[in-house]
Amino acid sequence: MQLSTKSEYALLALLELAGHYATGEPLQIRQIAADQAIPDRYLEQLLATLRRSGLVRSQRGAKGGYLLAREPWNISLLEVLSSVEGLGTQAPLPPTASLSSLVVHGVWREAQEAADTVLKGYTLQDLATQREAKQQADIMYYI
Amino acid sequence: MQLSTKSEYALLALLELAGHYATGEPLQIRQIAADQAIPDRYLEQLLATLRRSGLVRSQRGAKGGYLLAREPWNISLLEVLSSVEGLGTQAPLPPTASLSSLVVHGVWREAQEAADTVLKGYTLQDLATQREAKQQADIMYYI
DNA sequence: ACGAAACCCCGGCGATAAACCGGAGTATAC
DNA sequence: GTATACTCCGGTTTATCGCCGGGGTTTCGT
Repeated sequence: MQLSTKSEYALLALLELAGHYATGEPLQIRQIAADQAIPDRYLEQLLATLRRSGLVRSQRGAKGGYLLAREPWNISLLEVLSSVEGLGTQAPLPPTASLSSLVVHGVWREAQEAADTVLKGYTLQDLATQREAKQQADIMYYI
Repeated sequence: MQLSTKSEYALLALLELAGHYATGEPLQIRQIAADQAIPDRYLEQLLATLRRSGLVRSQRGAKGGYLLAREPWNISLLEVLSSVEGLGTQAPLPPTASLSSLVVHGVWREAQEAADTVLKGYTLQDLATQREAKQQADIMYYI
């Protein structure tokens, strides 16, 4: 149960877009990739997934790039991870499942929902704010 | 973020052992595998892992098999999953990580801990009790 | 109109892990 | 002392992750 680099990349990219949201200008894949040290051809795939999920919009052609589809405070981390990890396929677990299986899955579901609740409580805006706060702290203690 | 069959098998096997705990007699791999519909050669590996983690004891030779190493109410689900998924390797994330990365990992950690808290709160005994309750309910509504 | 800039789609590749199977040992009960 | 059952080691298959390259298409700027 580890944060996949896939998810991390997606979050970092969206965080970058969130920081740029006020300008209304699109950000290019290359730029995001360079800033966050993400392989650009891989990031392209991730952004395509996020676009299909309706989290970002793309603008084609010269001067194009990517934009958040909604305000940063209206995009929860749960949405991002669900999109990129493909949680659309919630296996409905067959009715042939044993009693034990049902109990085990029930508990797992509960744990999952606890994690989801935390992730649902954070938005991209929150992350951007946290990052800024951390940076201030770093400057304070700078030697 | 799905329950791996690996983890499910481990939990099912231990649940079976928990149900048999009162007798003090060991259960054989074959029997557990048959009861819970688990490939026996695969279950063998999982039980070996659980033994190395100190969750079960094995008794070799004829009339041998596996036993819980502790009482069912003293084994939390978190312990089981940690053992089988190998969470000993918590990547300490390099100090070269960007500010954004740190923030992202922090939130992820928080979500993870929420899930862990739930799993820590359940013991094998609890699952066995739940299963029994479900069975009673099934009998009630039996047509 | 044209060309450069950017996204878009598709397929493949290497590495890793999951899930599983087989064989040859080795300890223990009877 | 032999059958029983665990134990160790390794191999196979399948799938996913992380990543890259080749071509195509849309759009802006001039």
